[in-house]
Amino acid sequence: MVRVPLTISEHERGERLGRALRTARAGRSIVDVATQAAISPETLRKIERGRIPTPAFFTVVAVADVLGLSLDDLLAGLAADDAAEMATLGR
Amino acid sequence: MVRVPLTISEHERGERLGRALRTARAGRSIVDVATQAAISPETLRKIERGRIPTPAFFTVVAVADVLGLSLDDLLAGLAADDAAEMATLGR
DNA sequence: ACGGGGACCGGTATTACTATCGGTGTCATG
DNA sequence: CATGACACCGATAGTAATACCGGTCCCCGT
Repeated sequence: MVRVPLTISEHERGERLGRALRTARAGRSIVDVATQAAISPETLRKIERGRIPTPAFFTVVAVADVLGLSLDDLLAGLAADDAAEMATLGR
Repeated sequence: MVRVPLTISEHERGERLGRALRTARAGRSIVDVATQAAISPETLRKIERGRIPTPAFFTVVAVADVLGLSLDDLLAGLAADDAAEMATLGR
């Protein structure tokens, strides 16, 4: 196998990313945000739903920019969620 | 065409990203950094050389993390380079 | 009841990313 | 001169991302 399939934890990481973006989108529609980010609404929807676990770098950058998100903050939030899940499961 | 090929400007953007990462790598070897980032050395080399213009989000995140780079700063630098190139070419 | 906006899904098509392999070149050091 | 570290490249193979299509569902306003 040349390119290894994505692992389960990578899928979960993608889901956390998607949830964070969806939360930040708040009231706006997918079509609205996707159009501003110059990507397809389908792609944004799939990212938010975790069906694209490892989107392209500049795709995430464009969406975060439209939503006014700091990438560093976004990642810090993901790590925090990760730790919280670990703690919950480990208890 | 269902998935549009990458444009020239997207390639150039990838090259700027690669140059920034290579500069930040400074003295360390590709193998060293790639191993720490849990990616293939070939992949890191291709990213730095701009032969992978739109790498996966978490791939860039992992490399930036190993190099101690802030993603926000990294992107700000890319935008600045972009503006500088525009100004140079436009003169 | 009808229509529209918003979200979701599966299928399909095309391109891109990622990893491995074998080979080349350079440079420093023994 | 040999050896090793470092970087680069092309080819190959396999998986993933992206976009477009048609269809479905729910909810709200008229």
